[in-house]
Amino acid sequence: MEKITPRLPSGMRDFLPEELLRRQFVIERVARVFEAFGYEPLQTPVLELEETLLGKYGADAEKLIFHAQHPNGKEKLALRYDLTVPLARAFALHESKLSLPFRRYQIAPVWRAERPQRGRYREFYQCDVDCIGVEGMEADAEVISVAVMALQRLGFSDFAVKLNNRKLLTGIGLYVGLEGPPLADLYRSIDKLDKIGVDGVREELLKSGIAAEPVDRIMALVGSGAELECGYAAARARLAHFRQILSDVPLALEGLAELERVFNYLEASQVPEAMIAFDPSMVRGLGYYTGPIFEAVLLSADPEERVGSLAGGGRYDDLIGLFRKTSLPTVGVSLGIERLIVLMEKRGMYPEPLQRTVVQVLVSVFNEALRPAALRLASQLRLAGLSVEVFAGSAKLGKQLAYADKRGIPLVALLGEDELAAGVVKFKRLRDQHETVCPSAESAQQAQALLCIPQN
RNA sequence: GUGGCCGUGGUGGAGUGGUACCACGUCUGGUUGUGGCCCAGAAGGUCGAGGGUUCGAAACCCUCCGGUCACCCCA
Repeated sequence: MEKITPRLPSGMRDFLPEELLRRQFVIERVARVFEAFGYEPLQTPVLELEETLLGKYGADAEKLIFHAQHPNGKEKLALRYDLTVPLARAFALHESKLSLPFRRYQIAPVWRAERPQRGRYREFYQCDVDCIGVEGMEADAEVISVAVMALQRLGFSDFAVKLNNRKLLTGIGLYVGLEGPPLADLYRSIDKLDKIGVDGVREELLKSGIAAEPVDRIMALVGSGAELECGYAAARARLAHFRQILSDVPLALEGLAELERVFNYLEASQVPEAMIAFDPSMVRGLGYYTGPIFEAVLLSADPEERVGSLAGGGRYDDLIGLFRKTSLPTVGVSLGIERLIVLMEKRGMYPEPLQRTVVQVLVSVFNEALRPAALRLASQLRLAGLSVEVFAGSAKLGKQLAYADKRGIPLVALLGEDELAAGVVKFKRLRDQHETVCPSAESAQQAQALLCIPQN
């Protein structure tokens, strides 16, 4: 048979053990934070019925959905595009078995047929935390707190969460006499503020057909502080300023009041004020947001670290209504887990004890006659909870040590004729060449001590 | 979807018209039960694919494929 050159589908990746161990470390750590706030794990199939996904993301996005058809399949299937629509579907389907508020997290791959780019893949992990069924702003503040703590637990401290409200943005549109479709252009242009600057946004708005006078009024509001000002006092002062200017626009006032409440809850939840800011120019792409929106950005001067937002989310009170007679208030946040991993990689943020392999002990085999003794030792160590590899094949001891070193296995058990005769095991810790001999009955304890694993 | 750049042994690179080189990695050895260093040696390449120009192409031209970056969009 002809050999096929091994290739990956475009935009997809293999994760080799060493990298996967680091990814799993990140995923497990954030999952623990989610659970600390009472969020439950949820898993849904990677395939959904087409009808579940179609019509939910807009025409442009819909073209990026992967379709997955079985040759004789009767069902039309597609790979999930995100975790939010499947959540809505799953919740509506299993409502009777769930209670409100329903808090869940899901860390799983999604698929998009986009052109791959740096840090952007066709198969990538999303990490979503959502709370269904709470109308009040305590839910918004809660998911923001979750995101902040997750980022902190991973070791990030130089970031800030920017908050805004879709109602406020729409209100600003009303304030200048815009409504309906032109609002989308307005959002898109404002969103580019930090990228193209005040003048750039002004230019785009004028180009999109908005008259000069309204554009000036928009810029006076949104462009007033292109600099990010963190802290609760600054946020409240700015909210008050907006309240004054937009006093005739009820929708804007509603949005401002919501934000005020979110800030109050965040402060009470001890979210550090250096990590919080009101940013009226922050938009977020997705159309389905209906209330507060938020985005965590890295405060780094390093252009190499400009990877977009670390996390983002908002309230989307209409989404569940897609699968249900009446909708339910819902708010969620998504950690940009792929970006976080890239950053942690770049910054070397993984804790030192994080190993390159799951193997903790390599049991060397001096010769075939001694293999049974090696196997016995290995099973004894495994019963104590250790991950143990017995050297396969035959090689000189030097080779076996070199192998352990290359693999990153921290400890080697040496069990030769002398040790066997004396009823002992010798351990060698590669990191510092430290060698100890102990009675074979105590070998598991000894290994754990050498690996610095606390006893029970 | 549009445009720029790139594609050389497992990996990263040098080589701009005369038939391929470096580093790392891999393997073997430096004899008896101890790795990371050092030394000696070895294996490994249809120079992304196909076509064209030329006496001769990894190099020049065309097409395709793949990668990458920017735009669009987005995590």
